[in-house]
Amino acid sequence: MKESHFQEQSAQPAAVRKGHMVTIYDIARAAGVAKSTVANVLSGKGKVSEATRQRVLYYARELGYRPNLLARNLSQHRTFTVALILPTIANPFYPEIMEAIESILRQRDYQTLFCNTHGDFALGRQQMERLMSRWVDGYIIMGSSMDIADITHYFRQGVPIVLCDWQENESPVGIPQVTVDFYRAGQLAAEHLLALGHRHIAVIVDEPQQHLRLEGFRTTLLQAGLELPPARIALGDSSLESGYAAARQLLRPDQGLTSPTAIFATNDWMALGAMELVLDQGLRVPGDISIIGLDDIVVSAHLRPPLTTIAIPKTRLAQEATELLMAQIEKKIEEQGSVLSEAHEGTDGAAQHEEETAPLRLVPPYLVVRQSTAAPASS
Amino acid sequence: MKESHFQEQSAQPAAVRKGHMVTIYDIARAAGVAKSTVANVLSGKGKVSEATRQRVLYYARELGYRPNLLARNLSQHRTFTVALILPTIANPFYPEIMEAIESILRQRDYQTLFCNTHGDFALGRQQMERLMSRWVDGYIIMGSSMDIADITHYFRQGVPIVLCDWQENESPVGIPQVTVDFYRAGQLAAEHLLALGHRHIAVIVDEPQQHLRLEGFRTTLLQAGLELPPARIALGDSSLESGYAAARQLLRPDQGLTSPTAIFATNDWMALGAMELVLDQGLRVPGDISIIGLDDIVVSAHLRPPLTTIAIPKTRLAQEATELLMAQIEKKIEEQGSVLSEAHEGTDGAAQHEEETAPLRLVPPYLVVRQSTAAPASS
DNA sequence: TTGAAAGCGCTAACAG
DNA sequence: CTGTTAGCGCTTTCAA
Repeated sequence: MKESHFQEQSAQPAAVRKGHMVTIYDIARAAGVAKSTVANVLSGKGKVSEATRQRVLYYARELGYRPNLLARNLSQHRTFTVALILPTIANPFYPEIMEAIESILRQRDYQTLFCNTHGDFALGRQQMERLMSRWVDGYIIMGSSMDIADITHYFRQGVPIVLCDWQENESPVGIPQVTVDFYRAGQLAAEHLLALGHRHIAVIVDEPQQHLRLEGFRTTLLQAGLELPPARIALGDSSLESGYAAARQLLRPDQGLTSPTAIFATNDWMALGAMELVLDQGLRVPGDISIIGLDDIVVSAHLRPPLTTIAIPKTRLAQEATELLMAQIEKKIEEQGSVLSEAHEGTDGAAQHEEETAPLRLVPPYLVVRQSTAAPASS
Repeated sequence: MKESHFQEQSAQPAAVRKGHMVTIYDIARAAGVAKSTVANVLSGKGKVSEATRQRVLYYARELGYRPNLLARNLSQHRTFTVALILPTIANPFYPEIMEAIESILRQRDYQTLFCNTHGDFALGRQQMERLMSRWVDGYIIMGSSMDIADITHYFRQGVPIVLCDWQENESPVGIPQVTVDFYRAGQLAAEHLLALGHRHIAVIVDEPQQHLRLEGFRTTLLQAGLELPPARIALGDSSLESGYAAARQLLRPDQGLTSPTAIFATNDWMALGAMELVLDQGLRVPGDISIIGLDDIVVSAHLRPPLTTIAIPKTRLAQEATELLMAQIEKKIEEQGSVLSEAHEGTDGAAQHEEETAPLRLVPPYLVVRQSTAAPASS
């Protein structure tokens, strides 16, 4: 009896309420069925007769129904959202990786929420807290955007987290991670310069974050019988400006060292800065000084001269990171299911994770030779 | 009586449930008060005695309470999230503006949700649909990331939207907008080149999106008695690569025109491409050809030669856009309040907006002279 | 196959 | 000042 009543009214109220949200309840009323039936139709879950199914679908379209994700997420404890936390966006490397991760995530029907911590740990924690409150399903944390202590804290609580392109000095305890074989990257850079015949080599590095790159580089030089004296190491903070400043320092004829004939900057952004300084000094690249970077950001290929660099396969990085994260999210969802029935207490659900050795995927870097490196001028 | 009962238990259950979410109800139980009292304390709204206040706060901290924004948002119809929709992230201009907008929004306690449509209108609509599902309070839509028809559709429904740096050809109907005075930008570029003495000028433009820039440029040349023949206009799609290709086309000695001595690219990214081509051809910048861009992206200043360009005040753009959006959001919130009591039907709540002339903020561009432009070689 | 009802966690009147 | 009572819109048993 009620059905007919509502049926009659259906067309009217719909039009009137236009502009405000249409809920499944509205559809239910219009179609003369129960809320849950509508839900079933919409989710394709429970069994519904084709007739009512069509009717519900009809009214849904008719009324301009749009599901309310907040409500859905609230009741499902799941948001299909992943946060990507990065230290900065000023270094083009990050936008590039953002793009890669975002599109992969989108294919999996996940929203990506970008967070820029500006390298500020306090801000990072603050943002993280906020995200936690929003029930983001998982986190991909990059570079040195957050304090590893904070990250570990969250991970211990069972929050799905993947470290991506993590800086090599801090050893994350049991947190899944995908990163580049930075030691190898350092080796590649050194090998390239050595092969060209360079003997006076300097490096610009963001210590201690990029220690491995430096070590790979230094070790390779050593094996070739070359020391890397402190005066040949300049510190940067990964920014272009710092690369510029560091290069100036390297070229200042201090402590009687001959000027270097080649510079390895541990990221392209600093390499650009270094190159700028060298050119500003009236020197030529690679004529007087060779420069090699690391990252292979897009602009590097379009500079004058185009930058030789150790490339990081960004898409690969993005894929692996997503995979690792998805695995954790799925696992957590499952566990939640069982927690409802069995009442495990004492051990946090996450504790078991920690025991297992966390997956670590190492992506191999590779050399891209362009025109910023060449054999040193015969002195 | 109940109070004491719960008080006793409080410590235990808290510990046991650790790892799972703590709700205000848990706090209420622990502190022996009602849910709403806890809510009052936490929100600082209603009056609560200092004693209970402290007690509640104590247990909140003790239990590791973290508010559930999903729940809060659901009941408040508000997410404190703004979506920033942009066409691409490959052109560094966008990351730069992202950064600006994100930090302004953060100061206002809003989260920014970035959406990259990759210049694909279908994808744009799809993403928008998803966001509309009650994710965000408002939208800042950039460049030509979406179909203006779609945008208008949403705006008519009362969705707070601001167009930012909108491409000048399409005239948005009554949608608040903040953009750059692109016509003026074109003028500035032309004036600069004319002042340097150039007479053979070409332009690379992303038509029809950047028509105003072209018009400002063309008009100024005309006033100086210079035509801009079709052969001197090359089309690009705003990408660096297209700038490269367009420049090649301009330099090809077609239809008997002398080679241009200056090129205006309507954005820096294309200008970089153009510069690359020119250099690749063995020509010199600005020796043989001057190049001027538009945007003033960060890298432009670090190129060889550094790029002369018409700068867009990005922070200003970001501020104005945010302001305009906030105004709409606030207004909408108010309206929602009143809609509850008075039952306006017939007119959509948004209809009234449309009648008013939509605010339009025009930000002035300015010339930044660097080394990619100079007087033409005397021929 | 369909419907009723109980949440999800928080907010917001409105009573005591 | 504090507690009760309804929601927000959707999901999910569990009956009918």
